[in-house]
Amino acid sequence: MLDGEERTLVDRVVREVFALLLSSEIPLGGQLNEAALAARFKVSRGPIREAIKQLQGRGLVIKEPYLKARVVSLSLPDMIEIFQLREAVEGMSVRLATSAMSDTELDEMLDAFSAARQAGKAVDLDLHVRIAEGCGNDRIRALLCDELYYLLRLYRARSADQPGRRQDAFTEHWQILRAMRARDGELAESLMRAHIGRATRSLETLLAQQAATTDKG
Amino acid sequence: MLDGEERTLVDRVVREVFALLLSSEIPLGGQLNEAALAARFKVSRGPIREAIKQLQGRGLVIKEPYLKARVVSLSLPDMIEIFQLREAVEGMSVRLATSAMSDTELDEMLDAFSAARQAGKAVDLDLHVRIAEGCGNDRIRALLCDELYYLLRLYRARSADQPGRRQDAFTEHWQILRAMRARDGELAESLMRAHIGRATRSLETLLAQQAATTDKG
DNA sequence: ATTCGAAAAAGTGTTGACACTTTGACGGCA
DNA sequence: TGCCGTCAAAGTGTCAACACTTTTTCGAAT
Repeated sequence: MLDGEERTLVDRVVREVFALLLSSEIPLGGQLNEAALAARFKVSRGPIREAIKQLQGRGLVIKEPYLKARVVSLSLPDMIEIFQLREAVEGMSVRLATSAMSDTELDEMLDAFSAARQAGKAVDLDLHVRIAEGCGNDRIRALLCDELYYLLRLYRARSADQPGRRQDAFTEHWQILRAMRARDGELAESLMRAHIGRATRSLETLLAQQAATTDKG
Repeated sequence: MLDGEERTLVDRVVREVFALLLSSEIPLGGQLNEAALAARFKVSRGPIREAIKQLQGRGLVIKEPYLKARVVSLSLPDMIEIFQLREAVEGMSVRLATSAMSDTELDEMLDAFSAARQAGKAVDLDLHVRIAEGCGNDRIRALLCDELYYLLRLYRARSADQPGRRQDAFTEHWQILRAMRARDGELAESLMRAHIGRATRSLETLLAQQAATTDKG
């Protein structure tokens, strides 16, 4: 995510297009016009095309031959699919991390978590990222950090988060960290799955409400 | 995978390059030279580059700026990572499929499985594909069918499969199908995880042996 | 007024040439 | 002989022009 890492135009374009999505300048479900993006970023269409392919690989963009690329819609059903996948993968991620991370790393994570809790800062995604980075399985890390968390950030940028969940989430995260520190991978996995499962059910409730409202209106 | 679906050169190149990998014409860990591939397939470098980006997205190719793209090595540690991910994702896949698939679909799958068993045909990957396609979660389906199973096919094309596992695998698959038919998603998930977990441990044993041999030699 | 079809406009797919980076070979120097 | 800087060769990154597909526009026939 650091600018210094960008050795090529494609990388820059990927970051800038993602910023456009985050800022809602290109809406969810909106279209990506290669020529327009090329003009905007002062590059030719080649890098734009490769950047779109890359975003397509990350699941942020959907595209068919000769048709304009569309930004993923991130509808409630989409998010439920993503959360079901997260439940499975993050469960494994935390199980592996429980074995793979050193005492020092775990303590650092606990400290950072406590500090953030004091400061009242949201720490959710940071924590999940750290666990994924510590799980020792690079495919799982890439899937979570390079794909799913991008989608999550995009979703959160659009939808106000539930108010009541914040305190619960702190407790649930704390329990997960405790299980990791106790080197109980089984427990850590089931706590993580429950944690994400609760969020999934919250989305499903929202979907049911939305469906009911739409039916009436 | 059908030729008729290929409306663009990039799609054709992706298929042909993957065939080169399957046939060992390009070895695992080997390099992909854009110009050479362009000459071979009689296209310019543009489509080649996009195809490589796509293969990169599927995890078959690793690339850094200005360095040649390398085919993934699929070493034993790589495969273990892939199997750990599969264990988590396919567990969820079969759990969801157990709810989502109709009686008719399940029966068809059982019939096809029995027929293959009679004919003594290997059915492993087919079955996993069907389950993924029936799970109703398109992100999970894409992850399994468009990414992980490609890697698996590539791996199997190189390494002779274990002789004793075949009969065991039939039994394990049969149990999974029975659990699905009984609409017991929990059971189906844990059976699938055990099924893949066994394969993972078999890889880990192989790795340990390999390490021991290397140390001596 | 409506519908159908042809032609123009817009947009994506592909190409070959040029620019930049990396790599390896060559020669000078200690 | 061994090390370092320089330069040529190979390869990737980028660009602008051209080809093909899709969409829209517009007019004619019913």
